[in-house]
Amino acid sequence: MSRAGRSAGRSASGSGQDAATVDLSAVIVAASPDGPLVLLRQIGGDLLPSLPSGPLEPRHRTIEAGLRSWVEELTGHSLGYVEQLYTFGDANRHASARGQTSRSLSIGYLALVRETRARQGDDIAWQSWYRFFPWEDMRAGAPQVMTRIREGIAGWIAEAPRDEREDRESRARAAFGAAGDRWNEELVLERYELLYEIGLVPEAHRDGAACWAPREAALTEAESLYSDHRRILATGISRLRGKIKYRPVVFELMQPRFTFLQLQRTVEALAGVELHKPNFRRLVEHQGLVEETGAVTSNTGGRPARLLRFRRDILREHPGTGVGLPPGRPRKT
Amino acid sequence: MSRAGRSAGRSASGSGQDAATVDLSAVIVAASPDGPLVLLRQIGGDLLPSLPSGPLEPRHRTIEAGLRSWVEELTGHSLGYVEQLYTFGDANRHASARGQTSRSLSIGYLALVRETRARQGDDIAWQSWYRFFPWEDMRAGAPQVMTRIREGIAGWIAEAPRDEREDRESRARAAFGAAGDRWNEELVLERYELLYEIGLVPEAHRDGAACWAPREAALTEAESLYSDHRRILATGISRLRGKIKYRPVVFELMQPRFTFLQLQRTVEALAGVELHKPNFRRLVEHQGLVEETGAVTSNTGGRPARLLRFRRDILREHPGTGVGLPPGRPRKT
DNA sequence: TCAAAAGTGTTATCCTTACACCCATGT
DNA sequence: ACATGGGTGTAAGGATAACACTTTTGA
Repeated sequence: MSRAGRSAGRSASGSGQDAATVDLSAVIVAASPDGPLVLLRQIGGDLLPSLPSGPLEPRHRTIEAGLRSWVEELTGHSLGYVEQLYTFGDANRHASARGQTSRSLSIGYLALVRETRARQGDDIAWQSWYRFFPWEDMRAGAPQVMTRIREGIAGWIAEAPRDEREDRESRARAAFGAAGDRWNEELVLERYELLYEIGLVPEAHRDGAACWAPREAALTEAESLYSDHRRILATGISRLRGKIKYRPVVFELMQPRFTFLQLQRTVEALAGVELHKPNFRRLVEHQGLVEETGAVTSNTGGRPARLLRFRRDILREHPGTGVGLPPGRPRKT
Repeated sequence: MSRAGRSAGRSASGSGQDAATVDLSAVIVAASPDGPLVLLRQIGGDLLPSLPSGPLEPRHRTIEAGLRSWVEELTGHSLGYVEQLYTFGDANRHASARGQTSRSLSIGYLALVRETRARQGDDIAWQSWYRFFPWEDMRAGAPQVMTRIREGIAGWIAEAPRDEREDRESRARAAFGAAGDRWNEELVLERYELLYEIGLVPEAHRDGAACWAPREAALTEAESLYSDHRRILATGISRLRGKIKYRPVVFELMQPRFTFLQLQRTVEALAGVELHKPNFRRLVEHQGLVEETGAVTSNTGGRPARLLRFRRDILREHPGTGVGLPPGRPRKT
């Protein structure tokens, strides 16, 4: 093989590229006193709720610009932080898509917004994401649904063929944690995929996947979403939960001025775990992420609290400690 | 707006979805004693080297399966670890794509392989990735090219309009580090994008971007790649450098048995920094990632070393410490 | 014998996690 | 007065990052 097949493009087989249908899906997140919110369309009615989706129009210079454009039109206010999540394109994304020659792709984005007021109604509303992932909210300890999940998992392990048993055990332990383990709030996608595989989630049956649990065993405590949107949402939550640990993205969800406890409650809502107040305070102080405004607020229910603001000038770096690489070799100069 | 415009799809504007040309691009990485390698096509000749790209065929159930299929056909051996990187689709991806109605997208993947022998020739070869990013190799201290880069950056800052000056300064400091700062090896993409924006990289001029430096000022010490492939490669390197810190992916590049120093050299090659031997050793030991095989090797140039193997059973979790969230509130039971 | 790499010991420092405790306000 | 949240002190244990040093081979 010489240079043939290169001129037309960069395709390995020389067979050219395929046309595909592409849209954008957005996990748009806001924080409220009550919990983490995500924007969904078509609440109520006989169809399942779906993430806002829009077309990928060639007139925008970047994909992200296209996303911002239609989301801002849809919600009526501008997006803050935006990041690409993942491109979803399994052939069974859409039950109806099988047999098509052209694949249907969806580029998922995560967006954080401060406002939650605009454009309610219009077929669109904010929902707590824990409606769709009740097992991800461990703030008040393990929720009800967890016992049903653990039962399901136990059955799936018990009825495993001999040689798959250990594998299933360790996968379950990795995702949901064993007795003494600390809950790892980042593994949202892993947990969802395990439940999907076991068949505890209705999408698995909808997609016609072969799974252990019968359709009736699917968890009723959790609501489903259109197509693979629950998977996309899980990806978004995972990414956000990971990111708040090493980048100051929470502040994209906060009002301009806030108290330590408000900040803590927001982080807790996103992470789905409760935190230790004094240590949270010191961690944030220590990182130099906030500064005092001088003002205080008495809407606290207790002693008045100082109002803080995010130090925007910190965005320069904050490398995030990133475990794993030991110190560099000291270089004699 | 009621439920209209929903039946046909999930498009916000109801205008339907756009067809786009989609292909897959792969950053295929291997490690050698000499450094980190990436697989490139069309070395030599008058065209720039490019990452292997292939079509997205509808017959594969997942995008990843499609990728594996053509890469394995191309290289003649199977891929180990594979992960999706990013979907690239700026309108100026392809200089020739402007004015088209259909956008050209590329879904970038990172793949790690152990073998480097198969299918050399055939228009395809392994290259050290530092040919394209010489400034990313800090193993022997700051390389030559760094002084040219710092000069360029200094000029760009000096000639900034009053109100942009501080911004430019802090962006440069974030990407390349100030005097006393530790080099942050993860910021490969940020550094590339800064160089692109300044115009120190020929792609910027090829794409017709408006930038500070003239075309002749572009760095000659670094080689360019076809289209936006240097950006895709930068994304891959960034991702890999981040990942080795909290997931045991290095072992996907190692032979089945290896010594501590071989492992260290591989990590160093990827991260582009030198590490402190005794501490690296203890870190790896401490994490329980490896076990002794009992064998030793004398191909060391010094005292024989014990041969290790990766403990595959560790893949269960290793949460990765993830800095940032203080401990959970102790829950009284 | 010496260079080169393998390996061990030890220490100061910082960060993490947990405990206990006091302060200021509204009802 | 007491509940609620705001805010401080401190100490044990572990991880990090640096230092110095011994051991075992081949040339």
